[in-house]
Amino acid sequence: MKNCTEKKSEHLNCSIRQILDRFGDKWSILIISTLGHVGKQRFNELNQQIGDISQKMLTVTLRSLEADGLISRTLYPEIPPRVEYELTDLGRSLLPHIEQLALWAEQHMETILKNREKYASQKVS
Amino acid sequence: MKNCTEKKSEHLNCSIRQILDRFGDKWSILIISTLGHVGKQRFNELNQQIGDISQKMLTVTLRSLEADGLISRTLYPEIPPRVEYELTDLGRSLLPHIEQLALWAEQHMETILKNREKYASQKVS
DNA sequence: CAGTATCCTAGAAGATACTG
DNA sequence: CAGTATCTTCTAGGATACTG
Repeated sequence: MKNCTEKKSEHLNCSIRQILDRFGDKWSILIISTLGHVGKQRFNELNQQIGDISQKMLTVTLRSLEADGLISRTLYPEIPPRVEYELTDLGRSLLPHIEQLALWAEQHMETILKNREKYASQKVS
Repeated sequence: MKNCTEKKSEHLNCSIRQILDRFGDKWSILIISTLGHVGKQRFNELNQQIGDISQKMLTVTLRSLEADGLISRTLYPEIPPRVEYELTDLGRSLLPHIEQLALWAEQHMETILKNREKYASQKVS
């Protein structure tokens, strides 16, 4: 890993590396975005909402998001137990940027896929 | 993978999955951002600029970005050969959003790291 | 219900050597 | 210089079974 203090000019690169480190995994962004739309939600509700996440990864990702203060976890000590997850203010502050990226995807992903096909077919010839 | 056409309400989730699929790897975003700042750049220059990327991953990532039309590759058939990489308009259109995320990281990453420490120390007790 | 605890695997990424 | 071509490693993530 590059030493991020070496040059002023690398501050941006360094921030990007931090973003990738934190949110470059498979589920963090998706969970934040989901909680952003539906608001408060229980473990199994999230599980179903996302659909193709394993129980393990849901647990692991929720824990790490909680550890970083991006979501809050509230346990209601009933039987059976109820646990509700919710974005914190910090987590919510990330939402607009995620939505910007999603919007960019909506606008450009079709072009990208077409480019990709064209490139692949050129490779053949 | 979820079927992204099943519900209107899942369009956003779906776009986010596309973003993660395309840019969730280790180097794409970093290369785009680097080319965004320095402009046109040669293979070995990029290699040095980034510092800790392997030759293989630089090649692989540049190829996939080129295939998707996010960067352009210009070969000058000299000896020794010279190759220059540059963002396309499509690639450049992504820059502001990357910078927004980087800015968010600059503003909040310290808090996140502190939260993480606090959480870890609570775990011990 | 909301998780742990294990085991296991695919594939992303790295190291190294070679080349037009 | 700007790459291939192999081989290897590593770990994120998944599958499954169990539990307070």
